[in-house]
Amino acid sequence: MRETKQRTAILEFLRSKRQHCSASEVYDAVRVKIPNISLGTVYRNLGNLLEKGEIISVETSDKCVYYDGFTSSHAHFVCSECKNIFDFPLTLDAHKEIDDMGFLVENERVVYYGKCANCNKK
Amino acid sequence: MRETKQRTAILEFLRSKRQHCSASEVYDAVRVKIPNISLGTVYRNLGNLLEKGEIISVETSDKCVYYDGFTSSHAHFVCSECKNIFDFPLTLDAHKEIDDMGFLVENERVVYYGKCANCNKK
DNA sequence: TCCTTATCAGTAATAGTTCCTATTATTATT
DNA sequence: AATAATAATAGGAACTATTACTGATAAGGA
Repeated sequence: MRETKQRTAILEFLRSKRQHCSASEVYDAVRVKIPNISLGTVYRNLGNLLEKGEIISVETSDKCVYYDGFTSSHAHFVCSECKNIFDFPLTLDAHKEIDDMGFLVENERVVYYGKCANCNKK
Repeated sequence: MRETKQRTAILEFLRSKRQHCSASEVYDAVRVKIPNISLGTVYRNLGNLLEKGEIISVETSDKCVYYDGFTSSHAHFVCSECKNIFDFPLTLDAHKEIDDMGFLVENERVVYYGKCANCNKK
């Protein structure tokens, strides 16, 4: 994989941002630096970075994928009202049961859907 | 909500099937009974049934939504070797921490990636 | 039976994502 | 530094899951 300014910019942006971003948000942000970057390039590189494990992704109910530059594993909470995504630490022994059965968990994806504290109050 | 043979057939199919199905799989299956059912009708009724809580949905990484007539939620384990998908019960108090913060968890999706007991032995 | 209107079939439109191709830029080699 | 080989790019067309629209149909109450 060659190093290109496009991919570097995408990764840098995702790492600098503390929120999860959709592909088009990444596109808009990176376009400030590289005005003629293509949306296809954004998608291709998000795919590459995902495969290399440099970023992670979350699927929400609004049918578009969100990307996250923070790879240390954590659970996601997607609010159905305000559409914000919150991070939570993973409960450490969540898959103890599975381990005990001889399964090897290499990666885990935990997403909660519901209403965040703010929206739930209303 | 009126009772229609279309919605009944969709729900019956999802309950009879032990796997998660995409909208078009539901469409194909129900078309055996009701040849001229429309795909739009399938989507509309899947939406209705979801809203009523009669079925649940899971978003996977392959960008289409899967529907399940078994509403009790469970975790999935995807084996990277044999590609089988295993069901596990969810740890009950997994999101206690989140509840305590005033968040309302309406749905959760837990997917583990790794090697199943069989493939791990080798 | 008749009326109201939710639901339907069929189809067009939408939107996120992927694919295609000529061009550009990176990396290794001379 | 110049060259060659080719991975990655820009731009746009194509693809596909889903939603929206419209006139026709049928469920269910009066």
